[in-house]
Amino acid sequence: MDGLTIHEAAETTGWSSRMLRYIEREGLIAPRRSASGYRLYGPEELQRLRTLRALIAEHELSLNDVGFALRMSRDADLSAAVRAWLEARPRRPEGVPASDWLRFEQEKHERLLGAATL
Amino acid sequence: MDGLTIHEAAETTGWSSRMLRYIEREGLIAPRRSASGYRLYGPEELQRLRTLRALIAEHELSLNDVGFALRMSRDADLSAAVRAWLEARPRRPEGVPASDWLRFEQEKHERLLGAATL
DNA sequence: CGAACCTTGACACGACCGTGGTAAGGTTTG
DNA sequence: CAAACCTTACCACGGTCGTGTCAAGGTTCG
Repeated sequence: MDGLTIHEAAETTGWSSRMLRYIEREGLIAPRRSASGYRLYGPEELQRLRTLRALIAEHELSLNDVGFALRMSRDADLSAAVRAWLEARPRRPEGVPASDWLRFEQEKHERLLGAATL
Repeated sequence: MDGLTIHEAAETTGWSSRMLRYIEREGLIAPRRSASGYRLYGPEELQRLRTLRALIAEHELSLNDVGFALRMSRDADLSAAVRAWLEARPRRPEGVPASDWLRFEQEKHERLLGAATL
């Protein structure tokens, strides 16, 4: 049975075993299972757990934030919609009346919503 | 004094005035102020508030999620670090020993952390 | 076999999110 | 001037996040 058990993985990564289960439920890192259902952490998972820890600490993120980033990276629709909203900043080009520009922005938003290209 | 006051903006966007202040504190939409400090919502802000509402509803997001997306869009370091973590999936090429691949991945992670290009 | 693990599920708890309300005071307007 | 707004600053409350612990039962191993 190769791979570390959850408590061993917890020790070498700095997470608690409780948090390893939580991280798995959040969809971030899911180790394979032994025949009897034990979690088995391989080197990849261990490394990923350590870098996750560093990422969250260095940028003051929450697990939720990382979960959301993961969701965006896998859902092109979502990603495009968020990007569309962020890009519709209140910076309109010179010489364009506000009402025209607004309609343009709105149509852009809808175009981006329709086009599911990441 | 052109621009809608907070209650008028609330009525036409579907948010409550309470939430408009909250959204502003989250850094998402900050209307300009009158000389005496009243919030004045222009057409751009109103449109943005409506699309924000739609975005959150359609994709079941939280304001936090959108705030995080905004943060990523403005912090190239953060964005690169998150991307680096997401891309380090446990899919290593064939024929590469796990240890070598792990070191490679780790170095890639550090390279990406260093290069602050969105 | 028995100790020391593992599993899932539950209760708990502080902290923060989303949201409403209220209070004390300034501004706008009929 | 008085009504009806606006401001910030608090209190409150249910919900979720992050985390620990405990219970009941299965697995591994010396």
